[in-house]
Amino acid sequence: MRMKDMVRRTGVHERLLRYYEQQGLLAPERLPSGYREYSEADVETVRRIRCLLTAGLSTTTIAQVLPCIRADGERLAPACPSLVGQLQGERQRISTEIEALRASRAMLDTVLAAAPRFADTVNFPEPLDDARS
DNA sequence: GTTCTTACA
DNA sequence: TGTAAGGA
Repeated sequence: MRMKDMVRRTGVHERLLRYYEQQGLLAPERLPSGYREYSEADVETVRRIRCLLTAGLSTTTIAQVLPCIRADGERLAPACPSLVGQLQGERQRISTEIEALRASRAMLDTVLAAAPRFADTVNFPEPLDDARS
């Protein structure tokens, strides 16, 4: 499929798809015209990329990981032991972040429980059109 | 009409 | 990131 369909399938902007490719995360075929030709596997790859980026992994790390799970997506290819250590580190970092998020949620829960129905009694100003970031 | 690269602010 | 130029 070409760029337009790939954007539709993944929900990822055209420019970002090119960026992923630039970072070595994607390698779509090229038509004689120079147009990119994406495969179904590429759609899945983008899904993984988004997942890992959200989790805070760098594009360089992801570029190392992707080729190792490209086969069935279930396990690490008989590749690099250095990668295992790296990924265990990432996993640990994610666990720490999860705990921080839990604490944040708990804090908000506490505050919200102590201030019921505030939104019903307080008039918040309408956001200005040019005040959005 | 679609997509390509490059590039500037 | 938004946008534009200039090709294919």
